[in-house]
Amino acid sequence: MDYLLGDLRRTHYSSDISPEISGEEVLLMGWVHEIRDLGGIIFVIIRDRDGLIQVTAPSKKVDAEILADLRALRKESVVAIKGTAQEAGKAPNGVEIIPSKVKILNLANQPLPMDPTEKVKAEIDTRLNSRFLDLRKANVSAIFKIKANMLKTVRQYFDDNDIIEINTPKLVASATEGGTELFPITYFEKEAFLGQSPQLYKQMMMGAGFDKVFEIGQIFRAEEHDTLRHLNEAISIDMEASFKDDKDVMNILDGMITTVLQSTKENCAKELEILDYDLAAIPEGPFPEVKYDDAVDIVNSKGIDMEWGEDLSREAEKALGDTQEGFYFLTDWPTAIKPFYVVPYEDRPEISHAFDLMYKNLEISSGSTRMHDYDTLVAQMEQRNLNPDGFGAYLQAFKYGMPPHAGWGVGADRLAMVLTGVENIRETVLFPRDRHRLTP
RNA sequence: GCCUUGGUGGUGUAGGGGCUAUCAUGUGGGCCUGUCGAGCCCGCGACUCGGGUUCAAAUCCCGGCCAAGGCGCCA
Repeated sequence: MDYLLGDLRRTHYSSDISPEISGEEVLLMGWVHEIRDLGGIIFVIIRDRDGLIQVTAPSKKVDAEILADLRALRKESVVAIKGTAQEAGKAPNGVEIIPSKVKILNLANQPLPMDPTEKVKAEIDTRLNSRFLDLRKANVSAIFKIKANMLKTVRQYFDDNDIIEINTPKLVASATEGGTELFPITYFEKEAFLGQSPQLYKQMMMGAGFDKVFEIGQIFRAEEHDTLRHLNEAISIDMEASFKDDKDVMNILDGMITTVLQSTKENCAKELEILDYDLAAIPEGPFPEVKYDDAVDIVNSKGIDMEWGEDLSREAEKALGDTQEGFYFLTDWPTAIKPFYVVPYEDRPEISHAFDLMYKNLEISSGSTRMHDYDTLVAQMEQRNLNPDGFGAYLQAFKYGMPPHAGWGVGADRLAMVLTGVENIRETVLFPRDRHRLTP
């Protein structure tokens, strides 16, 4: 076995091969997608990151040795094929490669654990067990090309708006933020946890005078949920800005989502077509606002019981989502069901300057104006039975000059669901972590 | 965690007390010079585990494990 490539280097991706380069010598590297041996002529379809290209070997034009090499191939083996591009009306895309050299770089075992050509569908569990093979499919890799473009666009948008990227720790000491369950871990002689959110760190960065920051990173939630829209490890796009309120950061979020929608349509037309998904049907911003008070009325008018002060049940989310075209803000939430750091309305303290961004019935983001006054913040913690002693390092930042600020966090994997039209969040994560799956 | 449904070749399925367990795809071999879900011929390959009922269980019953969908949980 020869482990080295030697002089072999790819000259073209499949997408670079067109009738215009007819006559040129090319070197392809990729996977054997299909082999169709008709006896006197062999067709081998090679797949790379960009797509498919046909290698055609007619027995009259190609050496017997090459024909033998091609017959030795197995599906999904990795090969390097040198040859000449040739315009051919009968070939897919009007062009094919006449091979002059075939080198097997790695032979795939048979049978395969699933079929990457999708002649036979596989269930999500089978697919995730062999995710590396599943990801070879164009309609799966398209999701991650769209997601990559999404993250690139988000970073560009933040940069254009003078928002600084930060990185905060995911190994944390505090289990006292309340709300979600945390994953405990051993940290030398201490107990520690995996971070559920960069929230407290983002706010400390406001105290540090960074004005506008964002972070894209993993968050961990130890909830035993088992749905199409929850994972125990997810990517959060978090933003926090000083000298701004909820309405200001809603505008930033609205702008970000709209920019991402536009960018996806512009840069990922091929992927959207592979997914057969019409992103143009989703309205861009500015997104409408629905006040919580009104949402309760809407839900009740659909015949679903909901008391003022409750969070929306799944049924309520669906009923409300059915009344909306696409994205919308749900605003003015009851203070009691929002975190300790939100700012209540002065004239009506039972509701607060907190919002969610919804896409139909799916929560994409939540945010708020944050309480920056130390004494009030501590009082709000105590109202929720949280012990301020557990928040020492965080609270310190509020004692020595914390500016008014606001921010939000977006579930990146959920946003990717909207951009790709998939209904299971596992589809938007390379190697998802859910209640039952910790591998691969 | 709860509810519902399910677990049959590598993959996806049909069958639902008794014949050699169906079909597709795959895979191994053969034929074939324009395939593009190639075609044709031959072969290969399976009843989730444990217990029970029965002359007889893939099939019915009980339990476990696993999965899919729904709900709950989710500052």
